[in-house]
Amino acid sequence: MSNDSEAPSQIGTRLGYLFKHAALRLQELHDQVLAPFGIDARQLGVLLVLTGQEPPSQHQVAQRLGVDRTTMVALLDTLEDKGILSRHPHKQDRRRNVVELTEHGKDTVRRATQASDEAERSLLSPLSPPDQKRFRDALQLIAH
Amino acid sequence: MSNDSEAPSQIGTRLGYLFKHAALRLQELHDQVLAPFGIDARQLGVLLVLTGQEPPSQHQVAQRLGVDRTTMVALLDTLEDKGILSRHPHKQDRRRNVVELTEHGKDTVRRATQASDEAERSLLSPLSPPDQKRFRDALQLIAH
DNA sequence: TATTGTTATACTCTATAACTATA
DNA sequence: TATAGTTATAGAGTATAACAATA
Repeated sequence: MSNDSEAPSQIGTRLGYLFKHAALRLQELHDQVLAPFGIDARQLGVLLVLTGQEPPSQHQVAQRLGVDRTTMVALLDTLEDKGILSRHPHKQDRRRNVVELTEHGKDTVRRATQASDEAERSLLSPLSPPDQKRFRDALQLIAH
Repeated sequence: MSNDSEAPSQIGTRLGYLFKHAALRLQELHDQVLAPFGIDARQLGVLLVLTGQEPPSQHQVAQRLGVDRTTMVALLDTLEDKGILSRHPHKQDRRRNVVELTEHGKDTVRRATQASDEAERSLLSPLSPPDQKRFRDALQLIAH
């Protein structure tokens, strides 16, 4: 007696569809605000792993981002070429490459993070401030 | 005076990271529950476009999913080979292929949608029922 | 001329396998 | 033997270009 005759399963109400399109919109916003820094959202993700903690090895960076260590090589090559980070052999274990932000890298991360904050605010702007907080908390809960 | 000395921008709190990982978890849940039907989450998305409305052309299906029409061909080939849908030339415009669910396809969609509902419930289970509703509404708002 | 479906091709992203060096 | 970084290679997924049929 309710809505049996309506479309029972609109694609636009599925979580998978909604996640994909929310991520696409956020991607576009990031493309815009990060362009001045010469990096994209994914590269900022790499840089965020390098901030506020003991400089990790390449392998550790890859693990924290959930990508293969072979994929990490080109990713770091690009950022090293831009002068954003540097690689040095680990003192005690010379198999490892310690990855560190340069001064320019630290400055880039700081400013790019502010730009990313702006992109996130823009995405969440249809929600009231308390709803924004609830949404973020809920997303953090289900994403683990 | 607040948290300047703490990690200022943990990767695990960024919306992009959270969307990616929430989508990954949902993908895994879908892989499990959809396996009995021989389709994956993406293919179910195609089928959902075909339900509850005038049978669309291949091009229309592609547009609604936001993929190129050349990409649609192989996607539909697979589902047609499984006997889930059929293609017929449009009566008035024979350039078009009208895409329709078969009886088996309709049954598959109905049962696969229930399985997908279960996957979504599972993903949202850390939230209280009212929070689940709020999260879904918020996501729909920001995804457009 | 423009559009739909199709195929061939190329590009992007990523992982697997194999190699070097270090442990 | 095992691990970290690197390179070469292959696979999945996707779009662009070109073509045939149709409008």
